[in-house]
Amino acid sequence: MTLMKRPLSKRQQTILNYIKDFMGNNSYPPTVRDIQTGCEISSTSVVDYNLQILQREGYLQRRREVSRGIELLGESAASTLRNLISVPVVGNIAAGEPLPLINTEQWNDADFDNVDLPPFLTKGKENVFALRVKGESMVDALVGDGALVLLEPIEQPQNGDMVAAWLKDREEATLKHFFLEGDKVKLVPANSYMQPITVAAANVSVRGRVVGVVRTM
Amino acid sequence: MTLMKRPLSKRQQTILNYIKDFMGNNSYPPTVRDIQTGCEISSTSVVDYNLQILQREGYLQRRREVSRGIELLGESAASTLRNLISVPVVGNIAAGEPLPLINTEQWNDADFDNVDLPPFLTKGKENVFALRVKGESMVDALVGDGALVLLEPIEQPQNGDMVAAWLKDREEATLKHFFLEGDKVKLVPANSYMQPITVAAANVSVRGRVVGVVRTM
DNA sequence: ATTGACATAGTACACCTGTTCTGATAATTT
DNA sequence: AAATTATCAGAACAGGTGTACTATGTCAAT
Repeated sequence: MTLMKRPLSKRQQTILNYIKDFMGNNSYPPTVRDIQTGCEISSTSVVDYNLQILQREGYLQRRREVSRGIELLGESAASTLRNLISVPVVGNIAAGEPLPLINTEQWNDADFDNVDLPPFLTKGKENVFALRVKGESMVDALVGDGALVLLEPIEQPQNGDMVAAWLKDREEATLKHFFLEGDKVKLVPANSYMQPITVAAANVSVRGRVVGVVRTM
Repeated sequence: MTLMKRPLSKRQQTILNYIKDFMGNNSYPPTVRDIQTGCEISSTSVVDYNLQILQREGYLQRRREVSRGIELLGESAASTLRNLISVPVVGNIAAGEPLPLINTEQWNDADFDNVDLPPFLTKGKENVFALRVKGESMVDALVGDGALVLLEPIEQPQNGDMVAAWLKDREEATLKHFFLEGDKVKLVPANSYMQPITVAAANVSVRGRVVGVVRTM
């Protein structure tokens, strides 16, 4: 159900475009007087007048008495602007390949490719990083080739957590549910058709807790 | 080359978080006095003082003499304002449960829960919707309980596409790779350990093409 | 005890900025 | 032509807003 919008006047178009452009460059909206000079309008009242119309027609929202209180709406909004968490893709994960060592203290986001994810995927955790799955060796964790595994750097998981771990003797990386049983660790695949394995605790190096998985086709 | 940043004081952390939060909610940065009241600071000069430090340490950039002239930098900015696509979660998918019928023409986002996703997950497709996986009946598609399947509404898939389909005679929903072979359709699980099935084309009602999967733990 | 760097408070100023008011002009309708 | 509506111009006001100044308190090193 699309509502019929009146066509905008030339001046209203100019103002709307100016606001979009300004916000693209400045990270904050323009003032009435920014728009005035930017669009070569003689009076602030004219700007105010047309902003009222743009608001009434649903192109933007104004906060009364607030400087720069302009919010673009709908398709005018360069789209919906929201918080995104930038997550570094620090390496790959595959059964045969060593897990990259992550130095949580001082990594530089600029050193890696980053993916921007909505906060609900990272659960608000700090220092979340991502590993890209190579090959089909992780299918027992319901994770296929090319997927991104989101990890929270943790070395002491709770029982039941899904973890990325390095099995020292087998020289093998794996994604499994973690259960500590005495001095042994039971690793249970997410896919219940597959068998758990039990190994010595000293043999397991947990690199992180899985907080999410994303995959594109 | 990571540059060593001095640790921020408690108050500087508070201010920085407040700015992030404010910009997440308001589409424009806060004023000095917004920060003052928001962080319960007694004087604007204290805010100014700490903003200078945050600028010197590279966390943000200030535009002199400009109201709300604050721009977050670095990883602070990474979590700031990008395009997000709002995707409606229109129902569930489970083997035994009917697939909800989607009327692409006129759905109202307000009628459903929505998840906001970065564009790389929706591949820029229009009208992407999501189904939440119930139970373990989709494990052959490498999708577990609780995951969200992102679908592009399509009734005529290409061979090889992963589709959500309804098998009319079995009254069963499924996620499989689609191959048209004459008047029959071969449906191949993503997990190559499982067996494909072949059914009459007339018996398959394709509801959408899978463009992505997201899962949180 | 003294110093000096760091942090906070309170106050004040000059300019910024949204808003309003009055009036004029152009476009459209009656 | 007259009336009505839409748009613009100029000016002014009140409160918002960045910034500067001085004074005070804290804390570690000397």
